[in-house]
Amino acid sequence: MSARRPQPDAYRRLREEIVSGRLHPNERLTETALATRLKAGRTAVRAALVRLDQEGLVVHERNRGARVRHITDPEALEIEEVRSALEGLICRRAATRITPPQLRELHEVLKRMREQVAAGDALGFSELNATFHQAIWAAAEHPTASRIVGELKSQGIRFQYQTALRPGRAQRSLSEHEAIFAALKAHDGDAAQVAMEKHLAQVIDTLRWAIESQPSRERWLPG
Amino acid sequence: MSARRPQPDAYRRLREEIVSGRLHPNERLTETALATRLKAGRTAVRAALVRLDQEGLVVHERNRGARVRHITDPEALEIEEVRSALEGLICRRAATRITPPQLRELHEVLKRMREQVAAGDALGFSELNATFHQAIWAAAEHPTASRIVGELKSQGIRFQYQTALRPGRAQRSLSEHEAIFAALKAHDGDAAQVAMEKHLAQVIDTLRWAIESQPSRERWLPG
DNA sequence: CGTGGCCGGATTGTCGACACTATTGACGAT
DNA sequence: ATCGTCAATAGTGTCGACAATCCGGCCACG
Repeated sequence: MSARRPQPDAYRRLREEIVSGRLHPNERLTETALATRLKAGRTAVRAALVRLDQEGLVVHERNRGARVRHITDPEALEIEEVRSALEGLICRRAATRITPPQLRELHEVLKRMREQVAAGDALGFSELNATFHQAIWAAAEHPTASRIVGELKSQGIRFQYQTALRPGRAQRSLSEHEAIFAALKAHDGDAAQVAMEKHLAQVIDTLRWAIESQPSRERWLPG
Repeated sequence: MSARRPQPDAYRRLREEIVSGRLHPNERLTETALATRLKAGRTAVRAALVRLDQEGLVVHERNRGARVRHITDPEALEIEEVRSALEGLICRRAATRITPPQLRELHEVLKRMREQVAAGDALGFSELNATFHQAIWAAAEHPTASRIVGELKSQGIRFQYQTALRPGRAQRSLSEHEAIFAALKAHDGDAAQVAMEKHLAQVIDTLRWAIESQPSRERWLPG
C-alpha cells in the first residue's frame, strides 16, 4: 500500500527527456542505465523504447541497442510540410465548430502574444504560439489529426527555436495568427485553412533559411 | 544452428492478420495463445503488441490484455480526411519529381484498371487502385508522409471494400485517376494536388454513403 | 429473488538469470 | 608501423518462474 509507483510511465519520462532535448540526438540509450536512473525495471524501459521507436523518436538496431533519433535537416522540412497539411485540415474543421468561449480564449492568447512581441521576448512568444495552435486542435475535435500532429511536433521540436530567432519573425507571425483568428471567428472554413497554410508556409521558409544560413555542425555525438 | 527463425517478426505476422481481417475488431489477443500460434516466445508477442498499440491497430488495457482495435464509423471518416490531406501533399510533390519510367508504370496500371472496369471486376480494380497510389508515393520521395499514410491505410482497410461496392463507383474512380495521371504527366503540382483531393473527397462521400445506408451491425464481439 | 462477498481459474506484469552478439583493446606476425 | 587475431567486456535478446490482477461462478445472507 505504500506510495510507490515508479512504473506507470518510464515511457512518458523518457519521452519528455528526449523531446526537451536533455538527451541529445544520437545519444546512446542503454537499458540498464535508464532503468537505474528512472528507477524502473529493465522490462519497463524496454517497452518504452519499443514504443518510442515506433513513434520515431528513437532508433533501435538489433543487438546494438537504442539511440535518440537524429532528425536531419531535410527530414525536418518534410515534417513541417506534413504538419502544414494537417493543421490546415484541422483549422478548417475548427472554423465550423469553434465555440464562443474557445474564441475568447484564442483572443486572450493573441493579446498576450502582442505583449510579448512588444517586449521582444521571442521565447515567451514561442510558447504562446504553441498554446494558440493547441487551442485550435481542441476546437477542431479531430483526434486522429491531432494525435499525428502532436507526434510530428515532438519530432521537429529541436528545430523550433531556430525559426523563432529570426529577426522580425515574431512580428510577422503575429499578424498571420491574427488572420487565422479572424477566419475562425467568421466561421469561414476555406479562409481558415488558407490562413493556416500560409502561416506554416512562412514557418517552413524561415526554417529553410535557418538551415541554409547555418553551415556546419554536421553530427551530434554523445557527450 | 538449425534453420529456425521464428522471432524476426511476430510483429509483422500479427499485423498482417489484423489488417487482413482474419482477426476481428474487438477480438481478444491473449499473449500465450498468440505465442503458441505464431511459434514465438511470449516476450516477442508482448513487444509486438506494444508496437501495434502505439500504431493504433490494437488497444491495450492494463492488466486486461490487448484487443484488436475497433475503428468506429466516424473515426474511419476522420482517417480518410487525414489521408486525403496527406495524399494531396504527396501528389503535388510527385508531380515535380516523377520520372518517365514511373509515368509509364502509372500508365500501365491505368490501362489495366480500364480492363477491370470493363470486366466488372470490382475487387481487382480495388487492388490496382492501391498499386496506383503506391506508385505515386514512390515517385514523391516523401518518406514521412508515406509512412503516415501507410499506417492510416491499414487502420481504415476494413471499410475499403464497402466503398468499392457502390454501383458505378469504379467507372467514376477511373476517370478521377486519369485526371491525376494527366496532372502528373504535365508536372503540374497544383493540378495534381487538386485532382487527388477531389478524388479522395469522392471516396469520402462514398464511404459516408455506405455507412449511412447500412443500418445496424453495431458491435463486433469476439466469435 | 436480488445483493454482495469470496474463492478458483485464467492472464497479465515484473523480475532475475543466462545465452548471444557486438565492440574494444591487447598482442603478435608481417 | 599496420594489420589481423583473439580474448575480455558490455549490453542486448529471450526464457521461465512467480506475483498481481481480473473475471467468472458460487454461496451466504438479507
